[in-house]
Amino acid sequence: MAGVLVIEDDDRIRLALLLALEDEGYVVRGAATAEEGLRAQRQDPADQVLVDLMLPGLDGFECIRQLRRDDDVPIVVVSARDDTHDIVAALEAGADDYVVKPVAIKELSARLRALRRRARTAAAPVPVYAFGGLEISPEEGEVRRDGRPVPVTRTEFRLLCELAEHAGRVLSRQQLLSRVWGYDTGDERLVDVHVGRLRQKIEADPANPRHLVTLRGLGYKMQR
Amino acid sequence: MAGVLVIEDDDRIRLALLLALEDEGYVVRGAATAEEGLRAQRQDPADQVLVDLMLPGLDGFECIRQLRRDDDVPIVVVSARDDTHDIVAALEAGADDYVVKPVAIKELSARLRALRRRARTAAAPVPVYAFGGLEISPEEGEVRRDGRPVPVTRTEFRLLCELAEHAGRVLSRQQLLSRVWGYDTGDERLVDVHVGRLRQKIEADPANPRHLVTLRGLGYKMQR
DNA sequence: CGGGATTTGTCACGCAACTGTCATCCGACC
DNA sequence: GGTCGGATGACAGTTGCGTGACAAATCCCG
Repeated sequence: MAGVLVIEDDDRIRLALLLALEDEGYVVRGAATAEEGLRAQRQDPADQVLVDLMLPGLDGFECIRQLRRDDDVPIVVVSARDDTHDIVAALEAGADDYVVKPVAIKELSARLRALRRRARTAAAPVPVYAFGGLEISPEEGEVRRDGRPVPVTRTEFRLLCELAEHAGRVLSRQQLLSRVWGYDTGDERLVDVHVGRLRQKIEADPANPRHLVTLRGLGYKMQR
Repeated sequence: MAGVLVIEDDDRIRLALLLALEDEGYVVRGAATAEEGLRAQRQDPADQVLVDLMLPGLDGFECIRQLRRDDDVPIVVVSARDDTHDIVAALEAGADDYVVKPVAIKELSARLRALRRRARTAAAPVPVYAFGGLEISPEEGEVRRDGRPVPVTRTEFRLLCELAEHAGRVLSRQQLLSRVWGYDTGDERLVDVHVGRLRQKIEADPANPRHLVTLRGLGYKMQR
């Protein structure tokens, strides 16, 4: 199948979107819940996915994360909520774009086209960050030390990915709070605690970290 | 160059965007006209471009087309006009995203990040100041002598960065106090002490400094 | 739906490292 | 040789970081 999967619980809106997109020349399919959408995508992947944030059961954010876990499919959020925090959270979760309802179908269509163009040109191998015996694979959602999987929690993983993505650069506690947690403000000790926990898991000698190092007064960084 | 190029004619808005993005950890550069932006991008390409639609001379749409012709760089339109027709036209012209002013910087930053993830933009190289065997890398938070990391404290590091940034120029103790410490007034001896400590760490012969030199009665400067 | 396990965020404390001040010494310049 | 600006060593106060304990939130499983 080639086309668009629309995950939206409101029957009227879903139908309207499906019809309008069909009119624009897309092959379409709908799902009323995140679970249904995920199942559909697994069985017979669409080229692009539209997802609402407020879904019954599994919510939109989690839906995005799970879609992303299996797949690099372009995801556009279509939400009624026009709130920076939601937008940031959705994009962080893995969405590619976020539009606010009601949306002009021409705009939606143009955004889908732009995204498809971008996704096509960028078909690339799965990136795996490696630091000595430490491997971090954002796509797989896995961390390995000397080839052995290390169990890390979601927050730890996001933190690790953020650091790995900017390997060699200092990231301040503020930057980490903002990028990993989405906090504008908050207790910086929180970062310390998670870094500490991460070190217990990924460092040979957690008291003398070789990869996840502290720069006193500046922040943390991943060392190659 | 690595980072974000902002093409926007309104000085106030451009400056605000640049500062905010810098705050988010981006390396930034601005251009006031499409022509200037295109030239900048050709000479020294940024990883991502922000462009306003209403520009004097060459307009935003044409600017996007020309950027696209040379390059696959991710382009985000930041416009005051919230009009489906403009949005569609901009995306058709080759833009990847379109946000309406005023925009929350957090949202913009998240969109840039999402786009970068999608475009798999090459990781930005790390800028480094070099003075003979002495390297100072603000991004990495590291100082190296002959390739070996030298442990410096935060204050020392800031001081060194300030001097390195204005290499070859004298900086008075007052200027340093103000830029490094944020003091309007204070004991100038403080600077001496930190310079001394720094010399112990980065100079081969601290008593006869070659890079961090004193200009009696004037201040200090970094010597190439 | 319920209860146990896991994860997450907060807090307070202790240690180590850093900062700024001061007094003294030194060397350049007139 | 005198004077002035700069260097330096010592020290006490402060700051920043790591950590263990704990409570709240969330997940997971039947």
